[in-house]
Amino acid sequence: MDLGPSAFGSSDNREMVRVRFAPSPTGYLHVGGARTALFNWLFARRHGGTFVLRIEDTDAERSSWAMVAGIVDGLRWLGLDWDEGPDVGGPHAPYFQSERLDRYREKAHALVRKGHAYYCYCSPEDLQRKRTVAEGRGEAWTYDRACLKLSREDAARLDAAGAARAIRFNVPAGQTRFADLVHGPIVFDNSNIEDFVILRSDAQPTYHLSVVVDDIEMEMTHVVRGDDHISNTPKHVLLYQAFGRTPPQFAHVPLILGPDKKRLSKRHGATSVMEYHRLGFLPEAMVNFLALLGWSPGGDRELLETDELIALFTLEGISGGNAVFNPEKLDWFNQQHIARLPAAELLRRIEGRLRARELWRDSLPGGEAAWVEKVLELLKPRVKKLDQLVDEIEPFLVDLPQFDPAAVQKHLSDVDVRNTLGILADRYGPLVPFDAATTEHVLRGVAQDAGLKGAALIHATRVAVTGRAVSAGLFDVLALLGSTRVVNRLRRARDYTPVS
RNA sequence: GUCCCCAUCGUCCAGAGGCCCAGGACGUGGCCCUUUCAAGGCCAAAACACGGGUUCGAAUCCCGUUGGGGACGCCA
Repeated sequence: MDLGPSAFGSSDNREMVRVRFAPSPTGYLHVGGARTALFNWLFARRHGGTFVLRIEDTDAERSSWAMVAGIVDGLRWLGLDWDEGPDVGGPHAPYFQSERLDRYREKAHALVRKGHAYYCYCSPEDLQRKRTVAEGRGEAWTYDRACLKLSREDAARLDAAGAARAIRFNVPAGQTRFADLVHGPIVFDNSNIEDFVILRSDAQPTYHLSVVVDDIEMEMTHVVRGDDHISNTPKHVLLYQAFGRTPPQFAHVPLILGPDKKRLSKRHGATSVMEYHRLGFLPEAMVNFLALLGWSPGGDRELLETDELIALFTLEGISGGNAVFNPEKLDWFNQQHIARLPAAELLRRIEGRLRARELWRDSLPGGEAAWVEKVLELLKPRVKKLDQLVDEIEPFLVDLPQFDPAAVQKHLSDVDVRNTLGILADRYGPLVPFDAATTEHVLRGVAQDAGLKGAALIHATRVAVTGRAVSAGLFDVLALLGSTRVVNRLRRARDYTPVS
């Protein structure tokens, strides 16, 4: 593939790329997280780099193994494989923060020793009280540094009394700046950053400490994460500086919003990636859709396979504004990807659904899989979701399809029509070849002889043969069904007495 | 309230000073095809938030206003 000049552009340096997706397992993989993971993965793959999965489960209360499994399932379904992380391991194992606690404590104390952090004896209750008071005045509360001013003696006394102490980072005066790959340079005045806690009084690290320690140890070159972390980033940059390290490159990707422009949540419908699996979406459609939600290769191309996305991906192509999740467009991508999938592959994708509806036979009617594939070929441009494909294929896989009452009422209630179906069956019996053109020719002839409009007999035949008022082109359906089944079904319809 | 981010059709994007009285896609409307429903084809309506600059020239650069979003936890 010709990658064009961008393949040699600024972001294509020879230096190795290491990125990570670091979810906290407090919920399943939602579309926002999935897109963040996707951007990281695409970036790693584009540059032949390493994609790390790290589980940020320092909040034991809210984390669970079931959630880890859910996230892993979601990533696997999307095809986002990781080079280091749970299951696969790697040189920086373990990849669960709950198993790395000692490192964070050690680093926190090291910062205290170097004067970049200090012990804080303030109780959460006191702080909360002060915060509430400030809020009552409509002011923002930032930590008043009470414990920074503590005398050595007072601190010793508190320690002797066994007072609980947290560790706070000592934010220096000045400004903190970083270059964001999607937003450009961002500057924060340090006066707006409070002395944040890095190690809780129960010796648990906070997010700020653990991400930075891990990103350093795991040698991350780029941190691609949600926009909501922009305001945390100066704290992280300060920590890198305190640790004497150069921060990685940051890229903050905009959020995904619901139709009401609020951050996407359960209120807006399905947000779990696996829910989309259940609903009949193809992972490649989901990937295509998510990739283009807030990112563009620049130009008019939209329908892209995953390998094309990899070839085209750049962090600079991510747009700065939030994006509204558009379910109709997801449907369209899915329909397009379904239509492009080879029938044999499509059959594999719906096997589970067919089994669930007891439509799967190891020996399929008509003999072999090749026949089912022909049916799928006919049906696939008609559906948006895999479930619909299963619906459409049902009449082909059962002995006799069930009649849809409304369809019968509409097209089979006339006794003359039903009798004509019998005549048609007689004509179809010995018909050779039984293909679309000849079946159509015969049917129109029979309709004319019976004084019926072609359409009327076509509709009746459709209901007789599929049980429904809607299907793919009737004569294609007839040809695929074959004369034996068609004749049987026509005769059943001829003899059918509608309940009135 | 403070800080930060963002601002092109209803939605997602293209556009990196003249190629733009703004292009593509989804959705919407119409037409064609047609045995139904889709798919497909063609056509249409639909946007540079506002105000100031800078410039020969601004959707593109700067400032402000307004609007939207995010963050202000011993959550992540």
